[in-house]
Amino acid sequence: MSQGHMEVTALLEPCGKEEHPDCGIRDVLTRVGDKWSVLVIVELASGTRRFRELQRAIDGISQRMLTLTVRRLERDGLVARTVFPTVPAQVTYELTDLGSSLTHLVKQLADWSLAHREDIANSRTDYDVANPDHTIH
Amino acid sequence: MSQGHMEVTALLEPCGKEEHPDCGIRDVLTRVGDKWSVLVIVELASGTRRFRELQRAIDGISQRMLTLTVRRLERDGLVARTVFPTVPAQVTYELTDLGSSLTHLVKQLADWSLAHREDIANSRTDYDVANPDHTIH
DNA sequence: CTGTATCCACGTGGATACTG
DNA sequence: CAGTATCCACGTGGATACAG
Repeated sequence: MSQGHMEVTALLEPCGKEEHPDCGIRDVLTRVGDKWSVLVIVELASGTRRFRELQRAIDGISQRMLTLTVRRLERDGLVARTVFPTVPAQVTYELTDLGSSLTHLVKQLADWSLAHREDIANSRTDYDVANPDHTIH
Repeated sequence: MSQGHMEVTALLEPCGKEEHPDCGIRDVLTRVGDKWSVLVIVELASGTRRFRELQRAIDGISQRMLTLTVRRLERDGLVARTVFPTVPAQVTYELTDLGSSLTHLVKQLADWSLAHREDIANSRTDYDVANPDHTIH
């Protein structure tokens, strides 16, 4: 049993059952799935960035949400935060090795999203036409 | 421009700027990142399942959330829903080709989560020790 | 069995103002 | 520049009851 599908098939079992209410997958996926994390990760994949650089690069993100997002990524060990005690303060962010290894997968997901967003959009339109009064988002 | 990183680097640009408030990546990622979708997808990766089978396989999911989750996956074209008008009603769910193509990436993400959950847990512990009174989840 | 309908608690995320 | 502190609106998700 080297790589392949063994891990995943073996993965649902401990996930679903009562002794393992949370197997760790959801932690990662909710982090990746939150509103801004992926955009931060992809931006940092291009190199080290300062706080304001990140905010300028990621349109629409508020100061508060950028702070929260990078803090969570830092806590998970995906991003390294470096403070230079200058005046005014200067802080840089960069991906850790762990973060970089995730970046590769995130990029694949992003590429998939890009490749299939038309399919998804069409499917949604069809569904909405067939089910005029649904309440799903 | 065959594959590689071109798509991704070209992907942040239309995402961040005002003319493209949403480039479609977030749609997919929030779907993958929501609480139950991945567990449903991975379960369906093993084959067709009925509603109750899914609920039994995924411990802790409520009837309502299972309904919402499979409906959203159906609307996105990732899951096909088939109704047999028997009494009582019988409904089966299976991955579409689109869903299967995503499954592969989801499994990689799940494997990554499994492989690195110790690292992440340790990183969080370290962070929490270093920052005793933070409010981040 | 396969849902729908209601109600509700909670967390996420946005806007704004203020600070070192 | 790089945050922190409030306040608040909204959506998600859980519990429960009911229905086809």
